[in-house]
Amino acid sequence: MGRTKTVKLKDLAMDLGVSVSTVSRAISNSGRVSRETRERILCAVREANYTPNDVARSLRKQNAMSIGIIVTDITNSFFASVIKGAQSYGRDKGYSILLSNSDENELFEAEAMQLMLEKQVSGLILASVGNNAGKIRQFRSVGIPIVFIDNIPSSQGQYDTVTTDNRNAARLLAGMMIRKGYRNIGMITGPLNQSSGRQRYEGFLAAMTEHGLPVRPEWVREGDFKMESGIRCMEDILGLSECPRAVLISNNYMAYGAVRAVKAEGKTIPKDIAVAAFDTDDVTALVSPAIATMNQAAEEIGEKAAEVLISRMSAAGMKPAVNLILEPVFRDGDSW
Amino acid sequence: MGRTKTVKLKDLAMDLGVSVSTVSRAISNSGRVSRETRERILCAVREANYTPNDVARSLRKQNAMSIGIIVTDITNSFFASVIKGAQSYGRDKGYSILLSNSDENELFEAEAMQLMLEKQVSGLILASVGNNAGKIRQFRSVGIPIVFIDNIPSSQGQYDTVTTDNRNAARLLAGMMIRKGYRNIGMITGPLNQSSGRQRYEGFLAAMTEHGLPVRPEWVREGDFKMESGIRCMEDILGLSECPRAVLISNNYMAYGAVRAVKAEGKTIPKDIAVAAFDTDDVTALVSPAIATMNQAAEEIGEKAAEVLISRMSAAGMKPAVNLILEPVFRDGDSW
DNA sequence: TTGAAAGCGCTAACAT
DNA sequence: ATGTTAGCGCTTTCAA
Repeated sequence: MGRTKTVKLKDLAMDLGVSVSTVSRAISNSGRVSRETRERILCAVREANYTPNDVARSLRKQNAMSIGIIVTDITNSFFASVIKGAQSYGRDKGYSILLSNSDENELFEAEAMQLMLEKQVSGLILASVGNNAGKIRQFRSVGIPIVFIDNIPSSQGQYDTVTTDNRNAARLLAGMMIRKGYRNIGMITGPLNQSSGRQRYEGFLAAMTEHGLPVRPEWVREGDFKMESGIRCMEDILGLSECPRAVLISNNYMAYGAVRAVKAEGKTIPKDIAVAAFDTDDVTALVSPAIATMNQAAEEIGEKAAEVLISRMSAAGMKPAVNLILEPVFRDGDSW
Repeated sequence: MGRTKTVKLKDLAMDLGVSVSTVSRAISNSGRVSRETRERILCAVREANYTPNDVARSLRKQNAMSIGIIVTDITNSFFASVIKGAQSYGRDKGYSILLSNSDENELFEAEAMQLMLEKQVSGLILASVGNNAGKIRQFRSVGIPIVFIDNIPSSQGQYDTVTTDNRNAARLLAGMMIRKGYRNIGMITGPLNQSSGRQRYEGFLAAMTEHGLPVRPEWVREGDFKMESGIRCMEDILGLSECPRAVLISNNYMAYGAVRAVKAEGKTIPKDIAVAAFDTDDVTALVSPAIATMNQAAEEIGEKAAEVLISRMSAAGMKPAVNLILEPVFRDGDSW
């Protein structure tokens, strides 16, 4: 299947007996072209099924009009929704989406960033697994803006970010748990070197402190946001001689794992142990027990990230970093 | 944040006192370059943090090394997995992914295809909502291959496809239902003008016929693959004076809706009515009841689609169309 | 209002 | 083994 010859500006120009630049102007609707010739040109364009070569245009204009998105796992419904939001906003503004999955792998992430650089993306939306300061600097040095989501770099205020107020979300959720009467509360945290993991842990601590409740170290386990670690952490907790009555769980996958571990022990939620979690958004509405959850506004995060990115790209001077913080959406359940 | 000057081939060449072509050859490791100068060049490349401009390269080589993917809804875990598979295979082969969401909208799909054309993608993986024969022809005429997944065009054998054997999957699933003792069986089908919807319906018919069971038209409802239609169809069925004892449901969202409708009526699955479905793959393992399901091998479909695409792109002559058919994966449940 | 021509950054003949 | 040069298809000064 050899590439057939495609019609280009030059062909149209020759056919019509005008110059390429005139055809170009007519098509892009810029510069002055007489009504008459414009119509003649546009007609020929349609007739010939002319398709502009956007890579040539990108090269010439030094702008590929594309947004790179790197997430750790597109299969995670949170990220899928983020992408959906970004794609939808970007499309309206004429941007296309270059997608990469890092598989939670720092090397893959660095490679993906390199790819984005080479493809000359106009901007990048990055859910980083961390430790790519070098590549991040490289983006800055060539002037390609990055908007961070989910896990954000530690040097706050330096970067554009669109996130949930994780600390407060956790504080609220733990507060609700306490107000329900639970006193002996544990937590399965995410990695404490990732912002979302750490902030949710801090929110939990804040709520406990505010209510004068002690935090028992053996009731706090650090997971890695994956299902397996949720299972393991919950098993550890259930194996203690003295168990917490309720556990806060830092993300969806760990929550599923933890709930399964509880069931596997023959215990019941919330009778034996109560749980609440983050992002256990349930499209099926059939997960049982329905897990009380603070859901991030995923699609909105995607939209806003694209919006911040695009406005950053068209920003003339040095604007201060934008740190957008979206409200989580609480959804009650019968898991507590 | 103005674009800073980036270093290009010419800069490197001047710094090193060699020609651009030599630098190019050294970098792409093609053509002869003396060991010595190559090392000097590669060293300078590293030092200067040189990043090749891939859009220039794409223009020159007339190949963007990118795969377009258009799906109807990236938020559907089936498509998310397809994308993951395609991305992962493509990355290994040096291809990047240009993603578009059509939102099950024919117009958006056509626009996305136009975008892919303009971006000069090397090939396209398409989960079509249908009726874009014109655009499909346009791809063919410029020689950009398409691999169809999920919903495939009616003119069989004409196109490369990677699909599940939907007809047989449905036949098997219905057969299992029958063997469990159910006789009065209904179905909530997908759109019958989409291949996956139609084929699953045909498989159901085949199984019923093979076992000498009648198909009662009022027990068969055509949905649109969305949750709402699952609810509505199941409500209709439950409202009949005589209900089926079991219902086959053509996809995941409709199944969730249908199960919710059953519950809303105060009825129990499978005691009052049994169900089995497609693609109700459950990462949480907490959906209750666990729905017996034929899951498509989504990630593999993505990988294979990318593989077929890439081999098609490098195929010299006219190879016959590839129609890859993958086996579904049955997962039992307690919904029947 | 239109055309001629330069050039975006790179690769690949072709020449040396 | 290296350099020269001609484009890839487009946009955009600049001139007419």
